[in-house]
Amino acid sequence: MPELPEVEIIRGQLERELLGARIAACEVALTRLVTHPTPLGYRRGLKGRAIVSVGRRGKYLLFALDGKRELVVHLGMTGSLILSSRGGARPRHTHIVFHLEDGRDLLYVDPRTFGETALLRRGDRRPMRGLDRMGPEPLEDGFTCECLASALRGTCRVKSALLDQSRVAGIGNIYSDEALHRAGVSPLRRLDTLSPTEIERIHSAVREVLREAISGGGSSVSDYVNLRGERGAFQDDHRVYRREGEPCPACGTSIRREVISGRSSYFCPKCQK
DNA sequence: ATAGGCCTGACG
DNA sequence: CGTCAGGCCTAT
Repeated sequence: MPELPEVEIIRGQLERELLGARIAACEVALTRLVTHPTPLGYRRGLKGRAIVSVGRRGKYLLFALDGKRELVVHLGMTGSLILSSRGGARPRHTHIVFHLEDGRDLLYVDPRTFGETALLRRGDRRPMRGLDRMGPEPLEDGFTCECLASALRGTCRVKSALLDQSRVAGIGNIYSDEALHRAGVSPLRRLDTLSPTEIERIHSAVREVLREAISGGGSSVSDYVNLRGERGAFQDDHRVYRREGEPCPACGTSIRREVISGRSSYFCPKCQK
């Protein structure tokens, strides 16, 4: 569900609300979602730990805890984190509850249960392979055009490459389509046919659309809500995503849908070559 | 590179 | 009923 912008919004809210808070206890109703260590070790390891910082890597949330531990949360397709007061309503599909010492609860809610959470020793991310192999952060200052060019080596379709978290972190199905439309590049293009100019355009487009999405509160296509349970507004600014048959906002041509790497892809056949 | 699987829910 | 869904892993 959430891609980089949505996770970044939640991260900022978590940081503002939870810095210094201490976890009193943790309830795990669906143990499948805890992938490291064992669910028991997870609960025991979290008990009494204070939150020192809240970070993000790609689509992963990273809570640095005292005692040299790191709590990692990936929201999968439909996961959300909701902050509620003690005894507040438990939404349907609440699978994990982090009870804080100040009486608030942090709820992990996830209907499709594609998410994952783990408790790691700080500095050792090997138990989470996706996190361990994460590509560069596209919004960092160091993410230059040359960085993107080297991430886009090979021969696969550019859309598949942008979805590959080991090439670039945090981009999913929505923002890959939106970025490629802004860049005027077809999602079907092979990497080895992209000119330096096109790579520059993709570079700017990716950073631009991710920043705008964060400002717009993220995309709530179906499930996404922030820490306070509020929906985003950026779905209204999508130019192609899930707009098959609608006119391209740039040229009026009908938006086309095609399946690439098993994912629906939306693009303008005229603007995107 | 592609299909299938993991799950539940919304919609036609 | 079938189709589709913001992610990611595995097996072919």
